[in-house]
Amino acid sequence: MDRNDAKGIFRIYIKEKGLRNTWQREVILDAFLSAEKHITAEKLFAAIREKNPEVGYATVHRNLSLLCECGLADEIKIGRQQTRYEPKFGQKHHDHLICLKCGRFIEVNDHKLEKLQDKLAEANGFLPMRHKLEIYGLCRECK
Amino acid sequence: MDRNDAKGIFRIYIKEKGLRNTWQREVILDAFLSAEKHITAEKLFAAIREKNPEVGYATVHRNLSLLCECGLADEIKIGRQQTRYEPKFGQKHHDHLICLKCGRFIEVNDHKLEKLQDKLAEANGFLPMRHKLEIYGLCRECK
DNA sequence: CCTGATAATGATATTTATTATCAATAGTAG
DNA sequence: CTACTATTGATAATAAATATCATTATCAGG
Repeated sequence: MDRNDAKGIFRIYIKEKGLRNTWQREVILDAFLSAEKHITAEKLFAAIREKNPEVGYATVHRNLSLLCECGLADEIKIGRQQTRYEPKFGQKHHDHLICLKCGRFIEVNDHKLEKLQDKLAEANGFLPMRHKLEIYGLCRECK
Repeated sequence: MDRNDAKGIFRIYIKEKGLRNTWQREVILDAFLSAEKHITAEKLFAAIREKNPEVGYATVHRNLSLLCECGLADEIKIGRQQTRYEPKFGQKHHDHLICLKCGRFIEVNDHKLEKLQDKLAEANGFLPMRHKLEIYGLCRECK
């Protein structure tokens, strides 16, 4: 899935929900697609403001929520930091290794692990829908 | 590890850090050891207030932090709900199945899963120290 | 192209959990 | 017992996310 697919998904989602397309939405979507991974609402807002000073903070928040709803973004909350938003287009689900020293995120994926998680859930009469695995420790540089 | 061991650990931790023992600390520790699992600071505060109306809210918070520091409790944050505190004495590490409908927590553990997680971390040059796995879905009653 | 219904915006107020402040109190070592 | 200072409790402050609301802009239907 590339950038244009993502835009299409967003526009279709907007339309199907009876919402309206605005230039602010386009600007926010564009900025999000170009932004660093795991960006906060505040940083995204700051980046948008550089080129588009008329876009409001609340609007950025509102549209990040929309992006999550339509499946293009995911919320990540670590400790008491502010929420980070992770792009979900063009990549598979993954888990996170989080360095306790430098705060770096490393994205990892393991098929066996995913399977095992599903089995564990099912063994407990549970229907798994999504999951979050965060492994905390020290990264190569910090250990 | 039983209730008295937990108390001992707390008292020793307090002493070694050059802190002081107060009756409020004892009351909070006692209440925490008797409380339901995954309790919030607010609920614990309410429970304590029934018998000890002179204990302050801030004090409960402060001592919950201490309990986490000395390893007797763990913070759990789900979504934008308030922080829950989980007792860590007298039980092994476990992961959580969280029902998206009724909010129920189910505690599970799987040795193979733990091993696999460590291997995944190490394969990425990462030194794993602790982890958090939360599987979201529908529990037996809600699905 | 108009136009009316109403979704969206932006500035700001509100909410909510947690943390900081600070004067008064109370452990604790010597 | 005493001095030092950690702790407490009441409350203020903080910070992120959400709600409010008057104004503006979108867009389907004519």
